[in-house]
Amino acid sequence: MDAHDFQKNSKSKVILHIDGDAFFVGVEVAKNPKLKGLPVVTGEERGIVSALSYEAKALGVVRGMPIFRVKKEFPSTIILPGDYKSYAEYSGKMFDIVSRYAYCVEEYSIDECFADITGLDRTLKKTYKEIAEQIKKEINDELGLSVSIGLAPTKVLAKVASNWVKPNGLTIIEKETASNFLAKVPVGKVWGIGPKTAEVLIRRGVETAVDFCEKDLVWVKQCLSKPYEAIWNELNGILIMDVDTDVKNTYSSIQKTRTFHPATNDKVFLWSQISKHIEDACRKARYYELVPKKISIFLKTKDFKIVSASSALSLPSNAPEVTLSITRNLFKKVYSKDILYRTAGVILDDLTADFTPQADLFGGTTKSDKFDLIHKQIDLLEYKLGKRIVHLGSTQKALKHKTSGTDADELDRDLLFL
DNA sequence: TCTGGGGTCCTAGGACCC
DNA sequence: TCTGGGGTCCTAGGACCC
Repeated sequence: MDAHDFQKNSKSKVILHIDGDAFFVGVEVAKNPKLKGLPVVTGEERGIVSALSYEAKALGVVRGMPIFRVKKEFPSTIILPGDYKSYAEYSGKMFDIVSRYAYCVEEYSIDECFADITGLDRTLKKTYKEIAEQIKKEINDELGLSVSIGLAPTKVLAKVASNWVKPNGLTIIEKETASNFLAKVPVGKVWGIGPKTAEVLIRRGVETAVDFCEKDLVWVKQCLSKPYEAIWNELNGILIMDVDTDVKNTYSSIQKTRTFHPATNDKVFLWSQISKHIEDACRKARYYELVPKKISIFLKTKDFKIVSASSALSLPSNAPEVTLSITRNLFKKVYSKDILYRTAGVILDDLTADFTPQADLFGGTTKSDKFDLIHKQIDLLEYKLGKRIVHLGSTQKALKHKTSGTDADELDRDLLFL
């Protein structure tokens, strides 16, 4: 690398990170301003708190708290069901506002985005801080949403920055002054460093983000796995993680999971759960026109141990009938009658585009082709009449209500014997 | 407070092949 | 016949994120 390259590469970028403050609740308040200033939570339909207003937090409500406890212990709290359509709508509008300024925006999650705004100061003849303030103001004025913004030379530092002051914060971290901030950040609070790794680091005397920065790269490589090298670099102001503007419109895996209480070793019940999950996951895969090359199932024991088994599919398919015998074998591998389980789940993995031919119903040559085509018909039927008009016999036990109507019963029987 | 559901990426070890 | 080393695929599990 010559001097010119070095100069080019060492030129600092400016990364902006925007984080919605209590986003779901923020949207609820925007929709209904009467809620402003009140303790509000969402997640009623799930039975646990998914988002909470700062007023609810001040009362003592926490994320993940069961709704019945909120009702009992904090009766003044307003409890709302999630309205994901609105959240997605507001999310889109928020990203649109950011895109007025930055052409390089990464929609990281429903309430967060990164943007590379390097050079925008010259183009707009404003400081980066003024640009961030303006974005914040527009999101505030136009959507009624409060956000916290971080500005820094890397994504990891921008995350630290947006977290620094919340809600409604705007924090700038420059390479030269980063250590002032990082000295006050516990290492486990850094984006990408979770409780397990934090424990390892603390045991080795690394307690803050700045302690971590001060270790050399050789040490990091020796003690930790690959992703942590990137985090180390980013904390030191060296940009490794690019702002990724690709819009996500597909999946590499689809999973369906359900926890039940009490934990159980009821084989028939557990298998019916798996069977239902396979059907639901396959339905979603068909919706996105994907087929899995691999199927995994897992059970979580009463004490949170996960046992799993997986199998590569010689013939990828998103028809549950085709994969059910493989799934049954996986279940037999994983299940033990002496253990109580609290969760059952299914993962369709290594998803690729579905190239099932659009032949007529009886044109297919292989058995799986026929199932694929039958499912196209069933999906259409279910779209018209509602979900799970037709399902596998093994799923029956997992459903609370029996399907009704003679037509549906007819199909049900047919499928049972296929 | 005993902890939901849906994702992504990484690694270690064994099997198998050349 | 015995031996070594490397590449690649598969499976199980771990860790992290929102």
